[in-house]
Amino acid sequence: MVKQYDHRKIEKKWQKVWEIKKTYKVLDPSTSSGRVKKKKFYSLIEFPYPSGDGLHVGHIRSNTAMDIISRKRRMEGYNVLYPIGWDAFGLPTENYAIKTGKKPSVVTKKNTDVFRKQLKEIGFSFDWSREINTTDPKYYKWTQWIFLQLFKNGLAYKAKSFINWCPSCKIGLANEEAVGGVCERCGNITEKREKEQWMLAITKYAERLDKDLDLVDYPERVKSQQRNWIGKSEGSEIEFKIKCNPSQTLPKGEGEMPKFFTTSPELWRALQDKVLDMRKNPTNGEKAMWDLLRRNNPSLDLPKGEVKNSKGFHFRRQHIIDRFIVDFVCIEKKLVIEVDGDIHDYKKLEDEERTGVLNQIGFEVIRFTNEEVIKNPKNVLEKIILKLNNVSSKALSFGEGLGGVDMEDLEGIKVFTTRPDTIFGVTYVVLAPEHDVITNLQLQIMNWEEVEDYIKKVKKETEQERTKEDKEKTGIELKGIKAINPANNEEISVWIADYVLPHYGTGAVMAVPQHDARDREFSEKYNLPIIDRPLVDAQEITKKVGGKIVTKFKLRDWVFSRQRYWGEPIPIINCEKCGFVPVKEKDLPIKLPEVKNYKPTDNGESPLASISKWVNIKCPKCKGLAKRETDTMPNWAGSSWYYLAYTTQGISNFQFLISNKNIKNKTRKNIDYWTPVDWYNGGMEHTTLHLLYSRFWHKFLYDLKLVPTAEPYKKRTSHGMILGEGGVKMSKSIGNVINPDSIVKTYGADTLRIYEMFMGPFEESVAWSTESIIGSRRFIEKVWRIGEKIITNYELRITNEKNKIKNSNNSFVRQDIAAEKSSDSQSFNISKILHKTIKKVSEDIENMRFNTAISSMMILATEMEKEQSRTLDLQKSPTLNLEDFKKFLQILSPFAPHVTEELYNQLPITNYELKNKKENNSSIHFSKWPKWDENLVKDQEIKIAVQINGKVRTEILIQTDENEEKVKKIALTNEVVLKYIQNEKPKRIIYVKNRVINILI
RNA sequence: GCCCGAGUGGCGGAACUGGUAUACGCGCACGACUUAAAAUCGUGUCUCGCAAGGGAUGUGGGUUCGAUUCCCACCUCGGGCACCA
Repeated sequence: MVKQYDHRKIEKKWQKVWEIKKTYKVLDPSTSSGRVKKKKFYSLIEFPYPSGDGLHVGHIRSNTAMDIISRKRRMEGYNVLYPIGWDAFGLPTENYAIKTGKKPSVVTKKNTDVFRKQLKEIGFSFDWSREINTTDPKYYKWTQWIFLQLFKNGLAYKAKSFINWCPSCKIGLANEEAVGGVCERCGNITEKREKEQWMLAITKYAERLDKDLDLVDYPERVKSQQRNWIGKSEGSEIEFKIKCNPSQTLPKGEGEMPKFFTTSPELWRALQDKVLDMRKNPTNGEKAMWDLLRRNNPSLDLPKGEVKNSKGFHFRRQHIIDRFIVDFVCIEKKLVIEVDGDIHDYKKLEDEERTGVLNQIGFEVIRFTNEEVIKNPKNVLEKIILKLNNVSSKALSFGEGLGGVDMEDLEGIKVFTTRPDTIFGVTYVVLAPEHDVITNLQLQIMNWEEVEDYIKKVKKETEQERTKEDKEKTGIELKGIKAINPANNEEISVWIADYVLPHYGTGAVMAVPQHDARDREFSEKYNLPIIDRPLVDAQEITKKVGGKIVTKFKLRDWVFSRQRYWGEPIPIINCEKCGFVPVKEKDLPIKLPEVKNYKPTDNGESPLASISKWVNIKCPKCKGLAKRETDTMPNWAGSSWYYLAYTTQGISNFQFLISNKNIKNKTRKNIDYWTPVDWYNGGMEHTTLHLLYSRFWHKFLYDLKLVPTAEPYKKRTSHGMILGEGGVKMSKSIGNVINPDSIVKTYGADTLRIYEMFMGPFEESVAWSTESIIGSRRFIEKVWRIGEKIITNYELRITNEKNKIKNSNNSFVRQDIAAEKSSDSQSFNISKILHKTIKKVSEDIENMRFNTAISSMMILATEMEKEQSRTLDLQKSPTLNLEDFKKFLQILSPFAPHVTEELYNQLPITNYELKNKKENNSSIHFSKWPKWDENLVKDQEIKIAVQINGKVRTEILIQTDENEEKVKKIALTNEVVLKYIQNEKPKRIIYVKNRVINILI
């Protein structure tokens, strides 16, 4: 009787052997043993985050796929690196630490131990000697080192940026924790909080990240997603000059020119900052006066009859006149109001001089003290109104006598457009509310209060609210400001609106409602003109209006700070004197200090900030008091270079990046040998972030001449997700998570591997079905039965023969096998199927069509067993020969490494070959990948379909590549065909070689 | 809204470059072996029809001798981007 297939015994046995023999350890190209002339192959999977939930069946799917490819490559003679490690910094561990107080490092150790054990039980051919862990200080030393290089090259900087803030948990959240603007932990709505954050200038690499996609073999959808994310667009930057429109600033009928250009452009620019500052910080008196002037518009507040001018007066505060900044001014009436504090008492002379100058150029000045304004506002107001009504002097005309500002000297509004050809259809210009120009034009904007309120309102909104779907566009016109269309010198209005984003392009848009849906929507809402003008040539017009062709990107710089504990500390020291000082390289790694509480502080700082012993440090430059940076890196950091760490791990703990001096050292040899990764499989969810980030870091390292290629990954493929039964997502809350351990226990790792590869197309999502696993198990059992029968049959025959001939020496065995190998027409059919299968499996693996590869091997196994059962008589020579079966095992071995290894080692033919070839590795996984024989793949005779009028009616047997006339003859003499065509003559006959013949009647 | 991908039996899915639709597996039914069960093996399994034959690849058109495959319109599902000028 044949032995039962015992997956537990077999899998345990071989896993142990592989581990002891270090079967999958790669050859180090920098050592003598590595200097074999083997081509390298570097296959990579995304290293897992060791969560407390253990290995997911989804991990197994992608790991198995790359394991199959790696094993095939080894059999094809490559030196294969298939490494594994842990992307172990991450939020779940940290949140667990916050909850339980357990050390993240301890939790991580526990989790990785579980993962490691689970992975080993599935029989992946990882080189475990190269295992890495991003939380290992030996590892993150180099993550920090790369950060320092980025800093030193101006690619890391600190800037104000918005973080997601949960007001209920009082902590900052990562974007992925605040999806949809909702806190992942408590469900509350998050706010945006402005905070200084470390940023990486990935945008400086935007062009190359886009362009170099041409160099790599990624699926089209991955490339287009990356391109979409980078968002390159070419267009024109065109300046619209600003002009102030007098007609809107003056009361109707007076028709006077504007009076607010009361200084020279040079002085205006020089004093502008001071003006803004003063407005922000008014004295009490100034504030009271401003309230008085604004809320109590003199013309409206007093009883009727006492005010002659019913139109009211427009006051400005902190206005520049000549070289002075006056507190308040009504330009129409040339009345200056000054509010003095005590400080001015000893400055009387100065003030008198100032009043003198103002008087000279036609302004009247009245003064009040702070006290007066605050205590007796009514009195003050009455005085002002009296003055206003009595002042008779006419205001100055445009710039008269003052070296007035020609607005052409002012900076215009630069817009970015991809459609300069529509420029004649521009009816207004829109700025983002955050645009700089607005504050610079504050003095010229007539409705500043309204504008300011609007800007505040917009800034309050979160990004989510602002860009929410179906949000109605809002905006406000900047009154008193006009823009000039450089194409036709038309005067158009200037608006600010929330639909214009500050961080894209120039933050300003020329609106063409005729051609752009958004502009149209906005125009309709605010009754702005929509005009249809002919298009013009884009290149030409850009030149004509003095614009330039520019390239813009959607990509934004990478926010690299987290106010968290469980990440790499950012190796920067903040010194009051010297600014940001990098930690000295010899002081790396900056280890994560022990901390009592892992929770971020109430004001949103990382828990590291509370360890004053750790934070306070001497400045490496000036030796003065300084503080460490307490932000940590995001978990994308460690994964941005891990594929490089694998190439040198176990060789010199990644000393590779240290400097060019070591260019010839061992580690450089390894990097140069292994880089780039030949084949990287991962999930679509990492297409835009991880993949882009690591490409960015790699390019940076390439620029430092530390890696040999511009791109890290030659080829990228992606796997589909495994869904729960019924096609829903697997999740703990639904309770449909499959534990791989129990599957391995019940069915075996080989079965699980085959099942996961067979369940559906690799790149598509598939639903798990525990019920269906049995099919894969049956297939393996079938292979086992065939193998056992072959082996026992062979042993029995030898025993029989021995007894007969009493000849027990080896020469017999050799003859016997030779006879079987050269074999025998009987198994010709099997050989044909075998070689077709070898071809199909070889090709399918390359295309990741594992499901069809397995289905073809299932067919082969069924045929082999059938053939075998035909000749059960042990006296006869078996028709299924050992050589064919061995080849079958070989092509199956990447899929089911344990059972094939076991059978292979039991095959008598294997032992024989090993003795002759003196190979020292008896593993099937280092045997030679079988080649298919084209002659056997090609059929001599084939069946083709015969169609009458396009419908299949019968089939005929023809010789392969038979000439057309002969095929027609065969078809036309076929019984069924004759029945259909009767005596008619076919109108037309179409023959497709070796496929089909279609007879039209 | 825009860009990708997909829609085939009870279920997961095959089908090369336009050439016999439903391979392979699960499930189900019947049969063989067995005292019996399990396992295994065999047969059947899109649909209507006794049959001859007809109809089916999301829906409706089109191109073609011939369409799951190509084109047009629409519906549904999945993924990505999203006021990006």
